[in-house]
Amino acid sequence: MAAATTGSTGSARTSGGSTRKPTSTANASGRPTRRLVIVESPSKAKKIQPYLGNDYVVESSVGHIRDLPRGAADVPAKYKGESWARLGVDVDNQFSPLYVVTPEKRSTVSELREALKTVDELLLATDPDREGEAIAWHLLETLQPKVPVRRMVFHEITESAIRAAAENTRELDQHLVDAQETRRILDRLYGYEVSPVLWKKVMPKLSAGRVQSVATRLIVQRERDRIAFRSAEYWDIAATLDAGEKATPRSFGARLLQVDDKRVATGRDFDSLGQLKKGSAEVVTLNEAEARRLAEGLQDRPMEVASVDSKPYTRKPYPPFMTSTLQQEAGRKLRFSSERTMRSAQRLYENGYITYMRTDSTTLSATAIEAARSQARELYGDAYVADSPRQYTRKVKNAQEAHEAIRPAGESFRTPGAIAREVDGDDFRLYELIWQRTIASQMNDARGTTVSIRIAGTAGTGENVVFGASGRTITFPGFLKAYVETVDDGSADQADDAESRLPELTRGQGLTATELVPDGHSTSPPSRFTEPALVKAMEEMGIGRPSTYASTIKTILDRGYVWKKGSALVPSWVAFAVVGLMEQHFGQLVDYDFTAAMEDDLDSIASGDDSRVHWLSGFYFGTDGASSGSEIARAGGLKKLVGSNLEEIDARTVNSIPMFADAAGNDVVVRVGRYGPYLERIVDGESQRANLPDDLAPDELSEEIAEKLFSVPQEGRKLGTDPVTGHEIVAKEGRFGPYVTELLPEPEVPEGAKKKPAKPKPRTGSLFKSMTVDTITLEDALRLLSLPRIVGTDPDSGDEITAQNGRYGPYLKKGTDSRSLSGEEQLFTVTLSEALEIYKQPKQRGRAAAAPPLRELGEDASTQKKMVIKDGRFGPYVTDGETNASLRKGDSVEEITDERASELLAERRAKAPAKKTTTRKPAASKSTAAAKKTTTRSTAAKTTPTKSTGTRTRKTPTT
DNA sequence: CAGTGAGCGAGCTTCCGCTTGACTT
Repeated sequence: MAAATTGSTGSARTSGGSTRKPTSTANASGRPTRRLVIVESPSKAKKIQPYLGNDYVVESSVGHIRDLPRGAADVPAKYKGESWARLGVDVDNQFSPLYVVTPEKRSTVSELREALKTVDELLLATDPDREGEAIAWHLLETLQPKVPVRRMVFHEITESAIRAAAENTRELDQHLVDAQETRRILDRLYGYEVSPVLWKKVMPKLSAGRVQSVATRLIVQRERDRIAFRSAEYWDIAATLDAGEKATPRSFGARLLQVDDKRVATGRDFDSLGQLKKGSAEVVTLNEAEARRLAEGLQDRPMEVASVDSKPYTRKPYPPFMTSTLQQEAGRKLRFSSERTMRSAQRLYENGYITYMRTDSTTLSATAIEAARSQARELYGDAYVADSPRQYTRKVKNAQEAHEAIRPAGESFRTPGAIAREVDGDDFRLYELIWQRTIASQMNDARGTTVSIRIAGTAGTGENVVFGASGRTITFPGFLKAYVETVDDGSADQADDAESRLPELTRGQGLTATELVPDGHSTSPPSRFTEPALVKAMEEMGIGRPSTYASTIKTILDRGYVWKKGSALVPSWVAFAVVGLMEQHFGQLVDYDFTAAMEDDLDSIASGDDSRVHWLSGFYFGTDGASSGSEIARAGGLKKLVGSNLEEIDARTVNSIPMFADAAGNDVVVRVGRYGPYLERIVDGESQRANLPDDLAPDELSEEIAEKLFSVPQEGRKLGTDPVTGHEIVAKEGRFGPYVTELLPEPEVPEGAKKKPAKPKPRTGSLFKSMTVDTITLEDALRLLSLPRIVGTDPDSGDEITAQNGRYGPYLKKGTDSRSLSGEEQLFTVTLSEALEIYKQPKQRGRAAAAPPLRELGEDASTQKKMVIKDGRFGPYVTDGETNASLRKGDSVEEITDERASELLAERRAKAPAKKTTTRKPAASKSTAAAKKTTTRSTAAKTTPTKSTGTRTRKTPTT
């Protein structure tokens, strides 16, 4: 049984299990039974309504209506204090999820509630898959219908299918709902527990997730392969052979295949690192000299046809589109990004041109098959149409198949020409692609012949050689007439409709080589992922869903894990750091088979063989004994990995990506710093650093480029030369913001000196707030470098007073006594007497206290203290003099009410660490703080049973 | 990645899947 919902008053679990069959009999009031049908998509609702007639009201949920809270702002006040509020899942209490109606769905929900009032029965007709079942359950929980409820399922949107579905309803499948909920909670735990690890160890705002982390890993791994790649050279010989004047074509090309019974290496004999594969002992690799010598030796030698092998060639049409193949082909043929493809497809769908665009099925309905066949017949003739209808059942990993393939809508298809007036641009081109592919899928195989010829000869130097040539002729193009798939590298001669013709030859026939050209090749690195290629890889691995391929790509782009160079996806250095961390410390979570294993486990939950709580317990808390559970469960569970194991993760190591050793043998390392990636190496115990340019792809970082970067002094804008010292002055961005500094000439090493003289430190100075690196003048820079300025001497103490710029802005310094200055210009203008005047004032105790409140409020509800709004370093906050609480998103200084202010203060008080209670072990290291916090919180939750139980009790049996 | 002296209010970031408008310039 699925989770009882937190946040809703315990619902009748049986409401979905009404066994009453819908009838068409009249109800008590004498009118016919009215039914509300809820589907997921508004356009689907519109389409179905006329099929069902006036006794039905068809509405849509517009996808999911509830979800776990995204963050603190979504958590209802009632649960705010709970230890698990951040996760939205009470892990200590049977993993009870807290569901909230998604803010933008509130109006949808109230509309559905209204509609429900007018009917006698509810039919939940969400998609027939795991997510659809869950949406149906959420609708049930949220709407709390008083009328009977049934689950309606259909796989095809035709009148007969819809009517049949309305007559043959079933109960909600709680096991399937459980499987979905398990998936949802797993993803939440993974994402919300692992991401904070990245914030602590790498950079804030990064993210990890079951899908995005594996996608990122794929891209990083490919780049690593490219970095490790060493191009290898191999040679062969390209021959042009003459078959005699009667032959057509008379001459043709052939390539050297064998030398003395050993196969000549081709590209396929090299691995992804560019080196000859192991086990290729039987292969001979020719170098240039050998190839030249052999070509010469073959000059004017007789050749003869050793074999002619002719085979029939047939090629079946490609299956109709599903989301992933549509994105791939639109990417290759139209150069659309995944997002662009989906945006266009959405428009076509909404306007009734195509069927649903988020699908993992290649199935066509019977009417669609008929439409495609009749249109193919019309356009190309009977011979081109397949003898019998073709159904494509190629199973995609983890496919849910809730929808049809993507095809032109309707019972007869409109040709691209027919819609050209209504649709243009991207939409037209995409429709054309879909239309062609659909038509082609019902056409006949392409047929032809492939011929493979071997030609033997002996070189003057004694080697026996074999040349090979192959040809393909297409005698009947079949479906190729309508649609040819584009190959990844864009080469036309690899395409399915490519032809190459050979003359008719017979065994033993003599040939002469008119040309023998030694031909050099070099292996090239595996190419980077493009968007379509990544989508294909994800689909093959079963990670991500049709509705998320495009958004996953967007996510990894947004996080800065990946950037686009043309159409190639290039990983950032941050991605290297994050993937490295994940592989090292969360290996099970980024395993390429993790999702596949999860899907199997979800299947056993869906079938009732496993339970949600049992599975999640293993995942989160680990399992004893190695006999059962997932990899992560055996490793002790996620909680341990993000908790006590955290201190094992060394941030410095994680953020260091070793590259290579330079000529002197020093290791060159890329470091991912707070302010971007930079190179570092240690030379003679001294650290050398260099910024990495943003547009340098990791695989382009060669030793040569590294040396160049090291040799360039830290870039910065050159402002000119200091007339006094002759030093060049530059402005650049630094750790503490923009600053100016001088470039000192290399100190001369005196003859015979044992040690290098100590490097003199260059002068530096932070820019004023009014200045920028791009606009600062040499004059300003020299003024900044002149700081600190000696203002004068305190006549009382004899101490020197200086004016300088610091971390908190401009200030005066006299020994250890300091005073802030009000403006940066004052650094140059303040006089000794003004300075002494300032020193007469007592030291300001905190700027916040000195600043007047932004607004005054009434008394706090609980403490009866006066509340005021103040502006602080972190923005406006409310204080009652004791407790301070920042205003949240949505609160404004002008509009906040006393009630809201009190609420914020109360929340803050509740969160404040208990001051007098425990005196725990001091000096908790930064990395263990999180783990500790969790412990404290869960204890608190247990000691206040009234809060953590109540409406949230669940009946799920524990396994 | 430059290096200089206070004391003070943090809160938020993040996942995967299902669906489309409603916003602003």
